[in-house]
Amino acid sequence: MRPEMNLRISPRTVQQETVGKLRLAIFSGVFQPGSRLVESQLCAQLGISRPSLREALRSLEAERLIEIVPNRGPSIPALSWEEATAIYEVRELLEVEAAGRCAARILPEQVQALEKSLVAFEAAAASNDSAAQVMTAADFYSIILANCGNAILEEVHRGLLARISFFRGRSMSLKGRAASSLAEMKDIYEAIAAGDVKAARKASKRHLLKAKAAAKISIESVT
Amino acid sequence: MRPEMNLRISPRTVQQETVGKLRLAIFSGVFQPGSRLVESQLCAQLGISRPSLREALRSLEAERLIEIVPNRGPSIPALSWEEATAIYEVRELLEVEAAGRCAARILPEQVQALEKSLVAFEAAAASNDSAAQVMTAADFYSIILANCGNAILEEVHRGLLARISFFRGRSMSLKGRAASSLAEMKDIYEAIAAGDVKAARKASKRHLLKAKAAAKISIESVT
DNA sequence: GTCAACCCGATTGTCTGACATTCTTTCAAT
DNA sequence: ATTGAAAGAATGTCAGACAATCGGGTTGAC
Repeated sequence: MRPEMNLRISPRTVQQETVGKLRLAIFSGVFQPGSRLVESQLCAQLGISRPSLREALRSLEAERLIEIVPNRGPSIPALSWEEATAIYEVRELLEVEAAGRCAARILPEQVQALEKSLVAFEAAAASNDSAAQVMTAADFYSIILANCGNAILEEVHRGLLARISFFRGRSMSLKGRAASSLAEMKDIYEAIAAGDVKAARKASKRHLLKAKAAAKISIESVT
Repeated sequence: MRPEMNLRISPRTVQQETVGKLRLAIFSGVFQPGSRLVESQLCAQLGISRPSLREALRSLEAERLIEIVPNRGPSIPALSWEEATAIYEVRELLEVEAAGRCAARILPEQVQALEKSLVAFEAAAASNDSAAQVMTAADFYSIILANCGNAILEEVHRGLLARISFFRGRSMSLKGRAASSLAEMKDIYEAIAAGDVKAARKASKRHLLKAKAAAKISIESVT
């Protein structure tokens, strides 16, 4: 009777594992926008069967991370500037609201968590690791959303997160954007820590406007 | 030169068909909250294979209409009043914004479409067909969201629609709620048709507050 | 040479069947 | 009654198969 230290709290299924891997791959730009994902290839690469892969693809489809057209299969959707604008507008709705709610109900230990993530972003911003910048920035907002007191708001935002991160990655590569972003996020943090709802909303809105402008520049420079 | 009447209706796949059927079944309360969905049974009832069913279930899981716990399978989540509140709050954010935007940019033919859907809801409200009421009410808001000029706003709302419809079904069964709802929706319609942004936002907000109150009553009466 | 029809390979949609793993429930032993 | 173990049910995953469909290239007609 060997004491198998098998404390798997949540048994990661192949499906979950696959969704995670593909999400990360899409997020880090392994697949070009518009490119098609061939099932048999993915199966081979991931070492899984088609049914399992297809289940994972359905999950990703629902997240809008891929598109599945009947008889043509899954592909990476191309993001237009128009769509980016729409996303930033919805982000504004959601994040401004979340920041305000968060400021109204924040607890000390959550403030600490926020500060910690801000420090992490600061470190990332100092480096040139844009992936780390994107991740830490996402963390910062995730904490806010997680503490806004509305699980649906958080859920909806998470549904947008992949695409948000995509744009964030682009705009962070602009010179000076990370530093500027850091300052804006500090404003948000301070307003929340102070419990100032109005200031939190305002800071959040200002941050988004600037992020949007940065994203526009970075996108247009590519096209 | 004969205009090929081949209006490429997108080929309904078994998966899509199944998602639609199950979604409808969940709305109309065929499954009790908390009850488990046994794959083999569903396969037999729907006349499809397990892989197809499982794909459909993954889609529904992403819509949060069902929950899938590893090794325990899919089940209908029990809806809490807390969650319902959260959904109504997010609905308010989204729909108020959409109604305002819609009022600012509506075109005559879209006004006509809105009116048509309002008439349809009126007919449904007069009858006692609560499924029809839910469907037509969803149509009404779908038109608004589709014409708000922000595809992401529409997408996010659609992601919530399943659960919205669920609550709508509950509250519509309250005596007088359908009629009251009709009056509120008429207000929204008129404000949009008049291009009055402020009035549209206000009417939309009022409608949601009342719907929320009705939902609360209908949920509490069950618990 | 251009354009259209046609055919073929590639890919997807779907099914059947199978098997190991993991619950659940029943039943027996203490 | 509590516990534990065995039986049964349901899920997670795979392999393989086949028809329907799509995309691209070749052929044929003008």
